[in-house]
Amino acid sequence: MGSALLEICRKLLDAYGEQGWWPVGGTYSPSFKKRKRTPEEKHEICVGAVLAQNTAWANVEKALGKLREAGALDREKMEKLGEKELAALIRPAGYYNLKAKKLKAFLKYGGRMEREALLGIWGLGPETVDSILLYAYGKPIFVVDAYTKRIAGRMGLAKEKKGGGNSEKEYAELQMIFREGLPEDAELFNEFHALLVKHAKEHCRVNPLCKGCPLEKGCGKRGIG
DNA sequence: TCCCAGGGGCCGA
DNA sequence: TCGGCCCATGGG
Repeated sequence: MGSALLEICRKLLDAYGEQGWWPVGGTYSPSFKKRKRTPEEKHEICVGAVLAQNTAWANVEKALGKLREAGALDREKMEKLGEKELAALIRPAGYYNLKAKKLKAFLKYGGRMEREALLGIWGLGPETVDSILLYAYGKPIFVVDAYTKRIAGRMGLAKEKKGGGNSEKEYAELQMIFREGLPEDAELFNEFHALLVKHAKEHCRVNPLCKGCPLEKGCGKRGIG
């Protein structure tokens, strides 16, 4: 087989087109994944990855907008802000007190952008770290999120677990499935993950909309029309 | 009104 | 190790 995963990726690409992740400055651009990010872009992606924790992206955009207005999307300016001020700016993203603390912890970190080290920062879990490594630094690491888990479960790629089950083990298992089933290619990982997010929003929702689903064939889930 | 969103830390069993 | 709770705003 030409990799079942590649086949899924191709179907999603045919259905939805290139996603142009990661959105920077509020815009999506297909060329983004092909070039190096500027330091400013990297910082914005790191901040966005933290703000996006269990939060709708539209709310993250609002918070990023407020940071931008305040000139606080600049790393040094953000470092000078007090935690309370930072929290006030990111309020639309929800969990703002927690996230302000997490951003402060990240800003304090002066080490290298390596997975194990980043995981040691308080407030950064596997998904946030992997998003940073893939989308900001272009490293070939597959990002596993709630959508990936849902789709993989329904497609029979992995066991579907209920609950918010956020165990490191489950994350690693799922990540391994993608790593072993795909060529190690950051551009591919970028696009595939973004397509999974798109697909989860369009069709593979909590209450699935299976009518017109590009992955209907081969999916074990039977949802509503 | 209720559900859900591009998680992660913490705590008790 | 796991299950469950907490954090919070905003759109559908």
